Amino acid sequence: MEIKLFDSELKVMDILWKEGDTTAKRIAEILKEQVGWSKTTTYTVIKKCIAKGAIGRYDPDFVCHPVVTREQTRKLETTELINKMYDGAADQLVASILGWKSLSPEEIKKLKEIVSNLE
Amino acid sequence: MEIKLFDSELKVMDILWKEGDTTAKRIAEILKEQVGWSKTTTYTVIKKCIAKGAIGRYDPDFVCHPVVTREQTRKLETTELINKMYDGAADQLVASILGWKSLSPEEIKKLKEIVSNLE
DNA sequence: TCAACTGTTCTACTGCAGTAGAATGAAACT
DNA sequence: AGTTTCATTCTACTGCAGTAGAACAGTTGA
Repeated sequence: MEIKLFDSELKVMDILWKEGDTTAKRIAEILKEQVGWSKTTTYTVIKKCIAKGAIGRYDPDFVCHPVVTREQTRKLETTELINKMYDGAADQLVASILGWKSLSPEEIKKLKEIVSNLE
Repeated sequence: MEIKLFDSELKVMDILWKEGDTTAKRIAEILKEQVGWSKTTTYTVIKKCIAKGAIGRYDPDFVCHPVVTREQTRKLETTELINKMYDGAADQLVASILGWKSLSPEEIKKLKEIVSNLE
C-alpha cells in the first residue's frame, strides 16, 4: 500500500517522525513557529493525512501517530525520481550522485562494505 | 544557473534529449501519439521552455535545441529530493537505495565497478 | 488573385494543492 | 447559569501547472 504525500503533508509528517507521537495542538505550534502556518492550516493538513491513512489518532488527548514511515516515503519518492529522471535505473542514480559528490574516505569505505555485501 | 522544469516541460525535453534537435512540429507529432497531447498543448509548453531558457530555437526551420541538459536536470531534481527527504545527506540516499535491494544483478555488478573505482 | 492548408501563437478554462477565516462545541472559570 | 477561552472542524478562496480551442500568418497550388 503506497501513500503519496504532498509537500504540505510532508511538513506535518516530518514533525511526527522527529518528535514521535504528538498532539495536533503541538504540531500547530511548531509549524507556526517553523514555517508560519496558521493553526487551521495545520489542522486541515493533519485531517488530510488521517483521511489517507498516513496518520492515526488515538486517545487519550487525540494524539497523532505516524502510520506511514519516513523510510516508506523515502522509498516512494526515490522510486518516482528514478522512474521520472533515470528511466527506472537505480544504479544510474547512484552513479550520478557519486559523480557529483565527493565522499570522504570514511564514507567510501562504508559504501564499499555495503556494496560488497550485496548479493 | 538552475532551471526548474515542470512535468509537462520534461515531456518535451525528453524528446529533445532522445532525438536531438527537432522541429516543434515533430515534437507535437510524437507527443500526440505518445501521451495524447493536442498540438497546441505541445507548442505552449515548448514556448514556456524557450521563455525560461531550457530550449533554444534556430534557423533553418525553427529547430528546437535543448540548452538544458538531462544531466543538469537530473542533478537538480536529485538534489531537491535529497534536501526534501534525506536532510541533505546524499550518502544516506545511496545507502537507502542499496538497502531496498531492488537492484538487478546487472545493476549490482555495475555498481560494484563504480564504487571500486572511487577515490 | 485567391483559397486552402497548416505551423504557430493568443487567450482562456480547469483541477487541485495550499492556505486560512469563520463557525462550532466543549471545557474552565466566576 | 452565563461567559470566556481555545482546540477543532467547516467551508471556501487563491495561485498556478496543465491543457487546448480559436485566431492568425505564411506558403502552396489552382
